[in-house]
Amino acid sequence: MENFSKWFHNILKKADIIDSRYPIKGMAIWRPYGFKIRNHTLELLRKLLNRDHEEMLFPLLIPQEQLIKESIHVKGFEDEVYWITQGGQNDLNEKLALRPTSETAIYPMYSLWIRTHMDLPLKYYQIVNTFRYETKHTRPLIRAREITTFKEAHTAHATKKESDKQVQDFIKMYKEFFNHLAIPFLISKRPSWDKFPGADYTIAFDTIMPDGKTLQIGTIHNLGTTFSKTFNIQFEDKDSQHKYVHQTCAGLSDRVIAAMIAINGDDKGLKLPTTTAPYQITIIPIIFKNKKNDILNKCIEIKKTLENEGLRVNIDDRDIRAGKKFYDWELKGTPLKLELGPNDLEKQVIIAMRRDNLEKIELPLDETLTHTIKEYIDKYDDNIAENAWNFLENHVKFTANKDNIAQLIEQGNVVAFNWCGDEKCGRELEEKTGYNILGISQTLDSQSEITCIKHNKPAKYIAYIAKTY
RNA sequence: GGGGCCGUAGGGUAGCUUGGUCGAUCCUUUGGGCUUUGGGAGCCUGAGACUCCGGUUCAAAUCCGGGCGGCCCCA
Repeated sequence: MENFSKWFHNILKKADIIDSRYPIKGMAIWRPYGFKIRNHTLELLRKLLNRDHEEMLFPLLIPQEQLIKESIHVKGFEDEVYWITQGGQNDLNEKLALRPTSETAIYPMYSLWIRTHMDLPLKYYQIVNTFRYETKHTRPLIRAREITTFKEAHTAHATKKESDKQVQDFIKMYKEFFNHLAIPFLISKRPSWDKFPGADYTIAFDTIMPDGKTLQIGTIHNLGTTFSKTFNIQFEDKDSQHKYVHQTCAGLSDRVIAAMIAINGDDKGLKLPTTTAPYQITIIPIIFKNKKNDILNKCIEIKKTLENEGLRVNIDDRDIRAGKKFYDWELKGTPLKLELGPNDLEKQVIIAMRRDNLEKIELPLDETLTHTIKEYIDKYDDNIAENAWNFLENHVKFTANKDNIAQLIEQGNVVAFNWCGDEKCGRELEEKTGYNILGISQTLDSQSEITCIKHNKPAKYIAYIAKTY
């Protein structure tokens, strides 16, 4: 993967995931194969969220007055908002925004829905598209003007303590989610100047892309009472006092899929985890004229057996040479290929090949097959996840010397360093180096005598700095 | 915000400097046919492009101006 940017653009197209030739900048099409990957990803996400959240759906449009009500928040988005100003030939009385995110759409309704402490905690989410007029270089899935897949959860709680707990719960859930997708991650608390506009604090998940740049793949915000005060979301507590709710929100986007594809890809194409692969197993019949029906029938029989065990299986019976099919499914990232030809049928075996190691292995065609195959794809999942984590861990380098930062980052690493946590210090560090502080990963022992990388003040944290997307 | 580069079939390209040989090259893609099928087969026969508008000229893919679109670098 010499040039990641090129590779990524290419794979999206060649594997039939995204077609970015739609004639509006920053807006692209999910093709059926990609759409299946997306659906499986969402299926998993919904499964995890539905444990203690409920799904809902808000309108796409937000009235101007409502959008600009929370001033800190709107400042973060005002340059990126698409506006609808006309209906047919008529100018609208009030401009309508295409949601860049939905806090200002949702919270006025929360203020109607939440009356008493009995209504809390309230945990809803939606999965929608959002629009941001990006002025930087757009890239499919990574920086788009239409984010087609935006999961936003919005919770409300009686106390700060509960909202902090909710943030921790989201962290746990995200970890589980990313583990299922074979995406390794770094968790950090964003610096004060880079938190979500209007939030008390932001916890972010970043991953390291093959080119060494980090990609933010998930965020969790504790909103405190900023929005509840702006939108007047109050509840009557047990003591009959009216109090503002403490809120959190948490977002995931198309970038999750970008990361899954990029991190688990290689020069041959995709290596999808079995959680999201449209087909977990692809059967390739080796068809000779005289044996055609025997072979196809056996393939169909195997497919049915495996499907009964809940596996997603397809047969590639196109009338082309087998070699072409192997390349195609390696490109598209099917975890396990099964190959069945006349010789195998005679020997009562089938040839299996994992996408990660590309070794061909003969498996007996008997009642043990399903079990063996399940073991195989479990090993495959473990292996791609392990490789992904190794890559990430090998690309986080600690340094105590600020002069090393640039070199380490240019070599494709994220740099961990001791930091005092001071905003002025952090911003100077960013300006001087040209890189971004992702955030704080760890708090140091207050007794320690470690000093900040930049000056002699005591260090309070270990933080990350990196080149970011 | 500042600077640079580039627009030729679905994708990647040659041609542009020095206008005519372009009825536009090659690879890939793709329809039909034969033959094949255990790692991208072969043969036959089709399909498919000069970003748009204007100018210069006997003649423009090629030169000039503008629009639109894309890419890269820096802030």
